[in-house]
Amino acid sequence: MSSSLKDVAARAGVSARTVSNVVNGSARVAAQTRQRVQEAIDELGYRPNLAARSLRAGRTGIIGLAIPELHSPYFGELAGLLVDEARRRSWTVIIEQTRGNAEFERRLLTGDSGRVMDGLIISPWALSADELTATAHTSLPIVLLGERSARGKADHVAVDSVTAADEAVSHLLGLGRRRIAAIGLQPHLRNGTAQQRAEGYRRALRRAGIPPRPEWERSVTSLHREDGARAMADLLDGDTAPDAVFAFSDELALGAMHVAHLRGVRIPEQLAVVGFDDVEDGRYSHPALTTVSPDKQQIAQRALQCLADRIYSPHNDVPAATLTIAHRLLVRGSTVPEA
Amino acid sequence: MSSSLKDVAARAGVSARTVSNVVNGSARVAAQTRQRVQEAIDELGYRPNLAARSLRAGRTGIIGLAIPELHSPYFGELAGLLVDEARRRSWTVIIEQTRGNAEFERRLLTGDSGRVMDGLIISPWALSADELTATAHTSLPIVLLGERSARGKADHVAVDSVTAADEAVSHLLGLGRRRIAAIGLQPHLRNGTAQQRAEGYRRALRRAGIPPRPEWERSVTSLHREDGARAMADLLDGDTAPDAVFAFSDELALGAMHVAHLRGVRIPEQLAVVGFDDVEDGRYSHPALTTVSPDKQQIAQRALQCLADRIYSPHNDVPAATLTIAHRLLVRGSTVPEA
DNA sequence: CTGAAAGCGCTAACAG
DNA sequence: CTGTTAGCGCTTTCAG
Repeated sequence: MSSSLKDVAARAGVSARTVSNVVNGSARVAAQTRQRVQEAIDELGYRPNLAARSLRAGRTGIIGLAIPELHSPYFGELAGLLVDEARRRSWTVIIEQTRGNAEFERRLLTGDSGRVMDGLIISPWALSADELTATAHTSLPIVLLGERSARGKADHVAVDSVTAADEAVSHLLGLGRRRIAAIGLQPHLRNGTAQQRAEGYRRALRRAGIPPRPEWERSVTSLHREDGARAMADLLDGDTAPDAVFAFSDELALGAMHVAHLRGVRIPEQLAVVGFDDVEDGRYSHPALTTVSPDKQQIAQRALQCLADRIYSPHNDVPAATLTIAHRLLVRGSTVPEA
Repeated sequence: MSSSLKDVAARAGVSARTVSNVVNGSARVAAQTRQRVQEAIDELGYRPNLAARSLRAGRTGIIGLAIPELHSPYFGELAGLLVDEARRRSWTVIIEQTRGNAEFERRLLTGDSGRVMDGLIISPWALSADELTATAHTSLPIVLLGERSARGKADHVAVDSVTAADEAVSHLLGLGRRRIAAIGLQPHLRNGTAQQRAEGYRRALRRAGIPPRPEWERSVTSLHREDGARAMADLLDGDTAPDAVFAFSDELALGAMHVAHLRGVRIPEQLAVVGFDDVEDGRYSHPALTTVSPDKQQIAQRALQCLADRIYSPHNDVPAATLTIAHRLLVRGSTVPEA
């Protein structure tokens, strides 16, 4: 068995209170006493028991991070930044992979996990923000990622996907492309992201006097390369081949480029490709991928700031905030030939 | 405030004991009582407090997963599988990103984190397995990933990197390549992985009667695409250009291919490339990457099995095991032209 | 089958 | 500056 605070107290010949003070540096302790206690701690290899501390304090120092999958480059990068940022604030992070399971997402919010988490950062997939917050365990501070919703008790941190998509498509239009396809619609999901990007896509087309065509809007079941590849193959098999593609994620775009390569379609000459997310793969693909780059560092910082505000507010009475994260279009070889 | 077991007991008109029994299904409870208690639970929205439970049980149901970075495709995929597998065993996972920091790695092992974790799965980076286990807090069950060491109190789960590297290089030799470079040595680290792959590389060369040449062994500081790109550029600037490259990770290989493309080097005709890890990017790169594929699913399952054995063994007296994970060479377009 | 009560390790209010 | 002690919410031994 490992030693407890009491053991240390006994060994140092002081009371538990004093040991606690030394450990937490909470009150002034006589230098001599402090040293004696410290020695006892070292000799016994004493480590405070977090469960006991949490039980008293009502806080665990642990926050949850729920994302669809760790695997994907976008969520991987984001999770990495969030964990670093959490560490900076002395929080430990529990990872929950929802795998796009609606029931699981819902259960996380209702606090079935046994109040281990002081707060939760969740990137919804199957459910809409409203559905999520409706079932939310009221006392659990929540921050929603990549989702925008009007009302709600939770904070929202996201880029303006409509505007960003519009910019991406406008870039293609500016290059003289007219037959612009979209890959990545997800009509079966309610998380809103795909809808918003589709909306921005159509808005840009309409502004240029081009009516959106349903056969150029391709749905996918997930956002992996495989899905992008399949959609691209379908498009190339169609009556009129597109001269540009706007993919709702870099992974989809990379899958699409893969198929284009295999079919001998030259990028960007015959087909210009734009992605979304700015993951590392896109910087090293061939050609490098033009993409919408959300400020991921900012997402991580803001999300944790929101959570901190909520956790440390006495009665969880902080009004719900909606933070829009900066983004910019990075033009690379997949739309404009490299020098 | 949220309700406690006591509140439920009061409301249902029974004792705390009975409520506890209902919640855990531990003892037989009269159907009628059970129902009354269940109603009280639902009405109050009662959730057991994990901190209190842990304090009693001495277990938290949380395990730690420490990896250098979440960001990278290999560790991202592995982490995803490990989290899924942990969930299957009703464990929650805390993620620690060591970022290759030796001090941090050491601190994790000494249990400074406050005994939140019932066990730890760690993929060492800066430290060797022996250094790690030497400082280990004896009572914390530990499983080491991607590392092999003779002695030690912890379990090891890893592929046989020497053999795998040998096979990869032998594949290149079989294709008639003779000027085979290696990218990915890490003389400043002690985690052993790079050394083993270098050893396998040299062994294969020697067997073919080719003396290893130091100028064809390239060191890197990290395993990212950027490092692979830099090393490849250096190699191409050298006196004799290699006709093949064995990279110690897929990321390094992808970075190397990127540079080769930019310089107009044709793959695989002029330069054959083999990676290690079998990450998804390599399946969609252009050309697709030949690579050593470790059975990641197996790594995840075995690692958690080991941890479970150790955690549930009464006195942590399970002898340290070394499990070798299956791997196979996947031949793709980066070494053999696609049909 | 259920109640009463001790105690896990720690913090903090109260006393000295 | 330090000791004593109640109690966080739960499980579990001992009675009944």
